[in-house]
Amino acid sequence: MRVRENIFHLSCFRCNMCSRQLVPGEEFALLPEGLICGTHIKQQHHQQAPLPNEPLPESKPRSTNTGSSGEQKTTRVRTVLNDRQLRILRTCYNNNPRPDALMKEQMTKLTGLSARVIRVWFQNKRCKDKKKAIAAASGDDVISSSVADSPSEDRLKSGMESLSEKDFSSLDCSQIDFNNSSTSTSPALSATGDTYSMYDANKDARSLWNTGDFIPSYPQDDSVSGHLGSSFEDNK
Amino acid sequence: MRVRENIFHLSCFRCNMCSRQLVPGEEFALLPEGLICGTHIKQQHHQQAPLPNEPLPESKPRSTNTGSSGEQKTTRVRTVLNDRQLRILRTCYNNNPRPDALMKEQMTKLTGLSARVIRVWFQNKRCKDKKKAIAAASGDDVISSSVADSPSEDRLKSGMESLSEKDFSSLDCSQIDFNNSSTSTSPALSATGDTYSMYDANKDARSLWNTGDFIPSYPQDDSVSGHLGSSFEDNK
DNA sequence: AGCTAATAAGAAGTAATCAC
DNA sequence: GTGATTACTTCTTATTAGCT
Repeated sequence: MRVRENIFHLSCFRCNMCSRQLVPGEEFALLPEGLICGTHIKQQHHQQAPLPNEPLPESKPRSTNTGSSGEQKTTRVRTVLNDRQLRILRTCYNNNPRPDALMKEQMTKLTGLSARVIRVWFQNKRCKDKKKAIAAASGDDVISSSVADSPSEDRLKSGMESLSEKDFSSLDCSQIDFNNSSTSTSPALSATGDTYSMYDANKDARSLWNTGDFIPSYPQDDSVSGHLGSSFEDNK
Repeated sequence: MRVRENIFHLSCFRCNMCSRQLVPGEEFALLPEGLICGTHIKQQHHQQAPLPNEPLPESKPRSTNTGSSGEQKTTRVRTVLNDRQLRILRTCYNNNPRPDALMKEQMTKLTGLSARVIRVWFQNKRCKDKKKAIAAASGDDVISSSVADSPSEDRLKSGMESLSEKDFSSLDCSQIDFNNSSTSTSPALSATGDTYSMYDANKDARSLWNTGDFIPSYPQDDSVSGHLGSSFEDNK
């Protein structure tokens, strides 16, 4: 795991407070003293500087905390998508830029990303493509033809109704290259061991989840346990 | 069953107090401790100290609610239909906008939706179509005849899936024509079934949910039981 | 600095409900 | 059942902010 210029063994990538191993998508901070996980960030803050926030279970965003001293740090968690996840998303997008909920759910399992991340990615991607298409159309005619089919016509493309890595690899998308080349017929979506987090109503403390492993190679048998996970974030 | 981003097995979708299984359209709340049905919501409230936030009591002065006083919970459960379900419904509708009970029952099985959802969908669809026809008639004559379809329908054009299409074909809907008609017996992880979403009264409350397994089912039979809802998107 | 993930505001579409 | 309304989901678009 790399954090800026620092590189950690996966097994060393742990919270300094609780020794829990940190997983991708999770919130953490890198301090001079070491890493700390999301749940301990606030404590840390309290010790170092009284944080004025924490009061609003309201979750209703900023705006309101005007005069008060501390701008709550609203640290935005930015998910970093790895190559495999990106490849999956792109392939699905090419197939159907507007997947329905069922599709998204499957992508969730396949990528280990949260529904939220999936949705946002598709939104951004659509928007980006549209902009690109428009720019291309106005600026250049030659290109436009090839790009033109994206914004509106995409919707007509058929979507994959089910995803599994096996099925996925069967798509005629040359981009896809799962290095495991699973020839097994195993249904890849077991989703056992998913652990989801929850929030309790009383605090806006970010809860963390274990996202399972970050192993670059993905399991080729159906024991996907631990493969799940997601970066998921508190609501508003 | 989906509750915001939480997904439940149908069999797990029960009141925490009385263990009664909840059904779509029913009032309930999702608290950190779990689900509770409408009849226990109030008790819960009384016991449970004033919730820190409880912003929505005023949300809907629904007035005459079911017998009891309270209400304010008005959590409306909105089913999110997936592409396949929509396609089935539309096809049947095109064939016969006023299906009889028998027909509806078949659709129930086929889509995994409840009879109520089917009925409501047809009602809304008829109404919508009528409005559209009127609008079209007054505005433009030429287009009116061939239009009939909403623009949003593009979204439905997704293809490939294979859940009991054979059952579907057993319906005497001559018009049915799945343009994909993928005859492949590929495992479709279809997980159709009812998909419900809803709001919990306490917006911040999020509960834990087990998603349990999502074992890809091979939809050969019409046994929809055990299939879980899809549609899941996260909160905003 | 560029790319892009995340947030948010507003609009559109529609499932569910209400009133009849 | 119809028609009107409400409530919820998802979309588009613009903006903010985190990594490399």
